[in-house]
Amino acid sequence: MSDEAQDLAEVRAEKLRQIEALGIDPWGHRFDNTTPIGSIRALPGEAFNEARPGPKVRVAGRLIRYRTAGKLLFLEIWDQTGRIQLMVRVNKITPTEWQLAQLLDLGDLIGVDGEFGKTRTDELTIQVEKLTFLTKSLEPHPKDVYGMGDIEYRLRHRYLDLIYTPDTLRRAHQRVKIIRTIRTHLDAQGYLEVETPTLHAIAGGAAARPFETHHNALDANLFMRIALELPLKRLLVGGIEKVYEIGRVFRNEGISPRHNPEFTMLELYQAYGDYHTMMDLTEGLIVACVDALGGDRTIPFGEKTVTFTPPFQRAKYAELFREHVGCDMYDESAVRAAARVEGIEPDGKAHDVIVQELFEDLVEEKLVGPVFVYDYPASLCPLTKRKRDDLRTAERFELYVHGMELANAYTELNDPVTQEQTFRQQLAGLPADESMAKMDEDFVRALRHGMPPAGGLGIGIDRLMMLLTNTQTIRDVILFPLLRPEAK
RNA sequence: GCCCCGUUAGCUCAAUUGGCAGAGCAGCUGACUCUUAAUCAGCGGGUUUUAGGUUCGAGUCCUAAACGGGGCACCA
Repeated sequence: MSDEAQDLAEVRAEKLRQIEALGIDPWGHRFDNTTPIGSIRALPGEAFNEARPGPKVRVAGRLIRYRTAGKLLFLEIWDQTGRIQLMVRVNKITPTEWQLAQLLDLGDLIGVDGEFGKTRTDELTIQVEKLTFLTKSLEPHPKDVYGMGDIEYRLRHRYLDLIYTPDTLRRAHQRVKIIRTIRTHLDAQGYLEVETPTLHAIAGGAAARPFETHHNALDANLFMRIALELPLKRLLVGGIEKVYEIGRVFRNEGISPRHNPEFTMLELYQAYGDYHTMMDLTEGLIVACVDALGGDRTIPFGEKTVTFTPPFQRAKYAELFREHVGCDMYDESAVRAAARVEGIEPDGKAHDVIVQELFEDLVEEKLVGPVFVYDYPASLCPLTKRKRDDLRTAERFELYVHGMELANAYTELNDPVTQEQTFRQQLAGLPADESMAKMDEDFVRALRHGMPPAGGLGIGIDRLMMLLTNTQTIRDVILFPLLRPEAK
């Protein structure tokens, strides 16, 4: 902290001592029966009139503006439902309260009782009859609602960002709304919500580097989970036929506007379904979320718009590949040639890996969507059932919107012999820790006891949030995104 | 991990070609009983992120570090 900040803080500390000297506790106490500011503003406000007093109200909030006019003070306080002006007149309160009012700083929390009405200039106002001090703010707040320009400052002081940047609070509410909608939607269809461990002995279910940790008493190395998949599928074996979890997963990877090391996933599994079941479910789920936000089904995203009108477009991976890459994805020599044209070195890579790299480079960005891309190269999908008439192809789809993967789903592989083989199979060109094929003996054993044929779906909640709330960075849909620890 | 950009008062930002570090808001003192991004008079406030270097002279140029942003890589 600089000397200057200490000066401003010192002024506040001195005021705190003066408040104490008035016999007032600067840290406040229980203050019951307040009305949210938003509700007060909804009352009919009449001009102040001694003969016909307005309703008595009680509010608590944070002081965000302070204007003096001699023996008259105008304050504004804020709570999460809005802001309102207070008028403090010297002859309406006690001398001690008046002295207290002189000692207020922006950022302090106060409570008031008073009469609700309108000033001569038609501003909804509470004329203060009793002023209660609730909490001192010892640090200066940003100058006011027009500040908060520095991203790092906002992220490291999210509590201030919530107060002074309306969008931050709005997104927090929208996030809850979306997650609640998902729960309501799934619960209504008979899905059981469960919680599975975040500490795993084997970090499986996705291709990602895990965070490592250690349990002292067991002297065991453990991993933070990178996916929810494998525990949930064990529950399918256990007879929970419709199951889901909304939970945090952790991936030890780079940070970007679309990646935070911990993020929230929805995964769900339905016994006796398949990936087409999941497509219909995904559509309903996403439209329900769009509708829950209360707007139109055509929503803005940056410079673009997205229209979530079912049914969403459905396109085969192989056909999109042919259209945008210009060759048959099963034609090995043509694919290798196309790769070289794109600057992708095909040597030493498995055919399906090259195909996928071409798809990512040439096709994804063209997918405005929402579009279900389905039937993926099988070797990229070690947990997915192959098509019964085409073993090169896996019954999997991803939902794309503006090049972003919003959902990933497949018909679950329930054949333990094939599962064990794909776990053992090392995809050429991929180092071991980048493969999603991590041998999990216990999971194979579970499958050996019989997992029903099933469809499964995963949705990254944060990216869904970004898209539905027109937010360009994942940092602003997560209240506390990971930052490097502050330098001393 | 690599490349590019940024960091100046509590907050938001200026500072010409390398030539006295500034403004608004916030703060302090005072005036004002209907203000509202109040107004008026006055006053303080800086290790220009950090450490070196070049120079008569560095906010400005060079090197390195810290933190942040964007991109790449990683991430099906």
